[in-house]
Amino acid sequence: MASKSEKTRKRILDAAATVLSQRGYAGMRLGEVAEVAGVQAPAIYYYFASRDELVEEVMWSGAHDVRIHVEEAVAALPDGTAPLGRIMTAVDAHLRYELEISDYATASIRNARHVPEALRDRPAAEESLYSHFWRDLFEAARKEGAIRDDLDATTFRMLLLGAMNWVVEWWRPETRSLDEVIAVAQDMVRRTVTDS
Amino acid sequence: MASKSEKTRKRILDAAATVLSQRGYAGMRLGEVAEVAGVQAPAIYYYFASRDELVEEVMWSGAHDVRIHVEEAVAALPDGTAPLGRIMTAVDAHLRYELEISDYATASIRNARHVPEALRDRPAAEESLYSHFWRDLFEAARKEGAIRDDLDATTFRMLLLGAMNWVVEWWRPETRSLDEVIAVAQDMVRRTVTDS
DNA sequence: AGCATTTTTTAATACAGATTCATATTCGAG
DNA sequence: CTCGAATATGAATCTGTATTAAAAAATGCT
Repeated sequence: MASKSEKTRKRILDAAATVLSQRGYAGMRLGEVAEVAGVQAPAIYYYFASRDELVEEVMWSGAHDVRIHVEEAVAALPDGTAPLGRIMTAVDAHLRYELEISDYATASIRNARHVPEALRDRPAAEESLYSHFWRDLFEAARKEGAIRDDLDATTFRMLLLGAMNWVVEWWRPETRSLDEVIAVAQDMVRRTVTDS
Repeated sequence: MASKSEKTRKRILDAAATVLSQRGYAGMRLGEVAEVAGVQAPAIYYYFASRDELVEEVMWSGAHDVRIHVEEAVAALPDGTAPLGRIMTAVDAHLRYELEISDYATASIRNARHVPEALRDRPAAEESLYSHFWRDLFEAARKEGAIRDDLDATTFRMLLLGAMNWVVEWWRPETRSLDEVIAVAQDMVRRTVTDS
């Protein structure tokens, strides 16, 4: 299965994710992608119909993979884990995935609004699923009384996702550990969401 | 003073801020900037030496103007305003400026990491001043005991700035009022920062 | 009004980068 | 080991866009 061909395709996709996250949609040059992938630019066209199709696949994977990673992390929790604990795990998984694992996440986060309309549909559908997942997490918590009644949970959820998405813009591992960042984010959630 | 020439220059700069915030650094076309400004593309060169100089000025203004706006809002508070109240005002001013007033802020926030190195110095200096301002706000609060001792205030401050910067990506006035968003953000700060 | 200066435009230049094509190379089944 | 299909390349094309140059138009001063 991991034929040579498939590996090359993957190298190109990875390279595109890296370049896209660094340069942005319009700044991504196929020449640079090819160089990073160790291939000549026209080779890209053997695997992708166009530059835009390549971008779309990166964006989709970015959204898809974070979602799967976070959903699995939460699903792996023991039955009966408190809803607040599930949110904490989701925070942890989201930050780890975005910062340690994948350029795809960064690429899709940074470029969601800059990419032409035509490319947005498939990635947007994934983002929507992810958004629903978080909503469900919060709604479950509210049902169990783990979230105070007077919190605008939707707005808070958006602020939280924003805070997490932005971490990639400032976090440097040499300054503070990822664990610390995660701990502060979780603390922020716990205190904002619960009473007293 | 507001000579015709100065007004045209301002129109071009405003147009560049708008286009830059929507399309990103590499995606900003001088043709589109000119169209939005109501001028022919080469006219831009009468006011700016190059595309990059135009971008740099937008980025610098973005960083500068938010800073001035927020600093003035805080400075306008009555003497003896509690340090936490000063932070609340800063949150309010930052969000209002970014969302109601200016494309410059959005342009500079979104593009800080995509712009070529050569353009980063001046805008980065402004951002650094702004960052210091927030640090001072938090340090003053801590000195007065308004911030619990076991909070990693620096990390929290970065998360907060991120949450606020990201609002522009999801907030739509028809869904919820800006006042609500501000209230939730302030609430989040108050609860995270103080003990119980 | 008439003239010098500032501002703006239209037409030309130059170049970078996506895409195509014809050709070469590599791969895997028999 | 060899042949047809899959994969990759170099050279050529074509388009879009920043930038320059030269000319025209507007402005404001006397």
